[in-house]
Amino acid sequence: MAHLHDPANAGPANPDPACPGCAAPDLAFAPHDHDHCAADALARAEALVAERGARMTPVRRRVLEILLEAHRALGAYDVLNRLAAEGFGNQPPVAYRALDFLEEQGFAHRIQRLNAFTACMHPGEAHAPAFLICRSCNAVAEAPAAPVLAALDRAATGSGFAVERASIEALGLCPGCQRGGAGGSA
Amino acid sequence: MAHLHDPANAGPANPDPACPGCAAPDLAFAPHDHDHCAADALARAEALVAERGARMTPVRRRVLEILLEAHRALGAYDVLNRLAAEGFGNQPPVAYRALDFLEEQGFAHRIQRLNAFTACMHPGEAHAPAFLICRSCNAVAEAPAAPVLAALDRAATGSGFAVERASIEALGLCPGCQRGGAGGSA
DNA sequence: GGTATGTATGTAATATCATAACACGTCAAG
DNA sequence: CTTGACGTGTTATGATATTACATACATACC
Repeated sequence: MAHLHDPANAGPANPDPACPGCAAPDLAFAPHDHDHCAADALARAEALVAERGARMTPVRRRVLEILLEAHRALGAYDVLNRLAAEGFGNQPPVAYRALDFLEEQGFAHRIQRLNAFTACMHPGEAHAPAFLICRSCNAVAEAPAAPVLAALDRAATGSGFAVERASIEALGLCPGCQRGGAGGSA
Repeated sequence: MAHLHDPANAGPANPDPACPGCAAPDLAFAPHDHDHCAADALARAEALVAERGARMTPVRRRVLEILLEAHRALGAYDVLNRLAAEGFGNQPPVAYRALDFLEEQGFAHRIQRLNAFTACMHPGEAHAPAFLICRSCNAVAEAPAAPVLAALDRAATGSGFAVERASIEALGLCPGCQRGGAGGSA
């Protein structure tokens, strides 16, 4: 099954083997074949976990797959329901623990604004994501945040504040929703 | 009563009538007399509300005062408990409605990361706050975010994404906690 | 193999945060 | 003095998240 970034699944898949859509910011919202973005992210996660001496257990792997397949932000209970339907535990900690693990390892991110989680499209790389959240279709994209963080760090340093982690989340309209049901009707 | 920005109330009040501490980023975490920052913010809020044809009712005013006095982020239920203790309603909507109103008017901000609310120190001015949240003492300061937002907007525009609102929240250590119980013990 | 240890998972119970829906009160316009 | 808009009070419920404890599984060591 070819998942598309486009939330309405409108538009043909783009089976480009390099799949720039998943990583390149200017394509993050464009429809494209997403399967191997997911496969690739999963493979990299497996490798990193091994390298770090951590363990990619069935629940954790499955949660990561769920996030990767969804290709949008999922609530912990959404994840939990899918796990439960597949025979894993059906109590909140099962989902939260796996999600926490994935976040610690940098394989998933929490979107504060949505109380939701999303798979990281480039695990292992320097991690400083900014999220672009479409208020119309709820799609979420990662944008390069290095310059944003640099600016934030300058502002913070002015107060003597030492930034350790930052959440940068923008709410607005993705390209598709600007053209289509831009008013928020979609 | 002289509230200090310093969470431990350690250090003498600074009754400077201009109270730079409440607005100047390099003083946001410094101990200083906060009373008239609050009074000033409240007065400006009252003026703005009148100007806009909205109504600053007793509950709303009291909630704003509570936030201003606390000078830190308060959960909706913290606010609610105080309201209830003073004879206002004691059900969540009472607090949430007032908080929503204050946020719409730009008199308060929601800190996503903490599920909490904080009074705005400069209502009416251009609104693009970045928040610096101390993970040790939970103090929250607003930092100038214009450059940060500019950087974010550039990143977003690269994806064709139209930013409408942004939450920028940094977690780290405030100056006091870097010196003192910096490890997170405080 | 057997056992100890650390780590992961399963489960119950509960805490915390937030909203929907409806009733009542107040105030100003007509 | 009715009407309509708005704000508040209240009930009930929904959504999100954590604590605490029991069990299972994996690895290292003997």
